[in-house]
Amino acid sequence: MATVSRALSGSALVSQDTRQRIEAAVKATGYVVNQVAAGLRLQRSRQILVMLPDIANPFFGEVVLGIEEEAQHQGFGVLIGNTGRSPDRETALARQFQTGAVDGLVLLTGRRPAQLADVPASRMVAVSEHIANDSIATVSINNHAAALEAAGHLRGLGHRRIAHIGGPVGNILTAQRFQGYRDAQGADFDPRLVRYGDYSIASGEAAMRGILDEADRPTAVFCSNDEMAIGAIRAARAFGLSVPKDLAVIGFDDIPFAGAYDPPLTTVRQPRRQMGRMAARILLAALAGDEMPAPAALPHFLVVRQSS
Amino acid sequence: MATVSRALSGSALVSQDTRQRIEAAVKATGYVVNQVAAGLRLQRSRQILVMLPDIANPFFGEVVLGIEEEAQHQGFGVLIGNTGRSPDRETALARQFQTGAVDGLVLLTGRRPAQLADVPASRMVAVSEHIANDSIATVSINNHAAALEAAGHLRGLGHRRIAHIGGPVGNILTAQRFQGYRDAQGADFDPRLVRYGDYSIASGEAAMRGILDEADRPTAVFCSNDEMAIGAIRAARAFGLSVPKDLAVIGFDDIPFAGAYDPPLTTVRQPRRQMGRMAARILLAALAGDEMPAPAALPHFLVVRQSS
DNA sequence: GAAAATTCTACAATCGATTGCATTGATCCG
DNA sequence: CGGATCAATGCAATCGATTGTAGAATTTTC
Repeated sequence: MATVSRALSGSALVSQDTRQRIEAAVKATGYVVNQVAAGLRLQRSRQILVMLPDIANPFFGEVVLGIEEEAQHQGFGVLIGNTGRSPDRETALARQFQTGAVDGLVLLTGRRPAQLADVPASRMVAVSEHIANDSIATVSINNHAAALEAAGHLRGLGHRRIAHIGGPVGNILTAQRFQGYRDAQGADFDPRLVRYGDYSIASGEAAMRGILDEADRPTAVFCSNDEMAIGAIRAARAFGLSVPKDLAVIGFDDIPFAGAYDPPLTTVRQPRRQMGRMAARILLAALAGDEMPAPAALPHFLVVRQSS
Repeated sequence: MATVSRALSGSALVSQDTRQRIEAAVKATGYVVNQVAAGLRLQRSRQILVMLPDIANPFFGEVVLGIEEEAQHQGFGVLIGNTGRSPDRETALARQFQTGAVDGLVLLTGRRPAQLADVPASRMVAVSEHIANDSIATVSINNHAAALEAAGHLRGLGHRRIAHIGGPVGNILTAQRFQGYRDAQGADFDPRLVRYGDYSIASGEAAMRGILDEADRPTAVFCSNDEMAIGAIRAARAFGLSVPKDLAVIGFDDIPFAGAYDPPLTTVRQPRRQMGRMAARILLAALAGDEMPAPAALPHFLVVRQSS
């Protein structure tokens, strides 16, 4: 048993001859190492948990794709934990960690579950949303710069009254993107043109309706994600405005449907898949004990289509 | 140790007094059962693997949501295996099964991986696509009836020349939906109006272009999913046709964007989340040894919007 | 040719929970 | 009061792989 174990794990303490006999026997019998037993002995499971609000959202889906790709490559399994933004669910999922079922954690929720307060930050990595007051490594783009660029694109087209529909209030992403927009607007900034949604189409639609009710209508709107941008377009249409003639719209994320919408949506592309891969790479390196430098911001791209 | 184990698993062989003392101690120390150790002893991991082609696709995402919901409820973890339709990936994932990391398997890929040929069918369940020549339970809608209804809806609007864009050739879903369409068309069926795609927007667009090049153009098209329907609308527009005036379009699935598209897409809704929940319920029941009847087809709904 | 050094192989403890069976202690009955 | 009955608890084996270390086999050294 001992020699077989060593042979399979590539130890140097096995002779060539023995190693070959073992490999032949493994092939003949179809033996595979029982990961549960190995996990018990080694105190690790070779699985990571991805905690996210909503796996049906294509943004998260593609991040998971990247995570899974890299994890599978390194022989790790990926567990999905869907929180639906409910703390109870988070608690239930945190248990997976405490029971040893999981070695590491990828957080797409923007916060560390309370139950995991004493788990070292090196066993987690955050994606997209930085986690406040914590030393957890974050993989993301530079949201401030991206928002600055998005609003700047609209200004470059001559727009000055530019509205903004942000994500949930209090969220760090919301703040970063708002600040980029705010900085681009400078003296043209008008707080009456700012609304907040929850990243859904419906909330974007509602927010845009509110903005259009203002006395001095904007000529453009920068939305913090593509769904809300689509909602904004719908609201503008219902109001009798044409996009982009009467209202230019820019979104954020470049989800698969952004380019297929009518009109095709101008947006800021986040390298979602790459973000996932990078997150997995950092986490797995940290778990293996190889220290890895904190990640630099990943590049974003302004994708100009016909909604602006 | 033995008594604690029994107390925690709810055995009757523990007195009230002892049980309370144990519970107090558990609370005081924060002890949680190590699932890896329990898994080794019991030869099960309390985890299921969901094998799917593409987690970034919102259709699969929502099915996973349902699976995860039910699994979490029953204390099971959900592993994601993204195959990207590559057999190599399938093989790599099948290993998870053989190493004992996983108790059961949900297949959204439409086929059983070759490596898992000798695993009993009771440890798997298929969703959406029935698996040919296999006794694996399948959770799905009645695709033939749904397609019949979709094409019937177009016929009810007066259309007779109705095109069809199906999924990948050779796939069972493709065949079932084609047959429903075929049966609705009866004598009006024209094989020149049938094309196949790969469920992507681009493939729907290409297929529609091909159809529009035919001499005698159709007045309506039934697409085997919403993405291809959107592609078809794009192709029709590029061709100078207006939807639904010149061409009525109906999709399939009712993905979240279907209702937000312009025009809002008429489609057949699959109860994706419910399908996921049902699949998980059946699988977990089978794993627990409780026999459960083979599932009846889940209900679908024709959602009439403005593309038809 | 014997001792030392080197190379492999095998023993046995270990990870942490579960469970069949033996044991303890209490209760009951005649 | 002794033996039978029963509930509750504890002992110890078990799941399967890993690894420190002892020991066997082989080679090297003097």
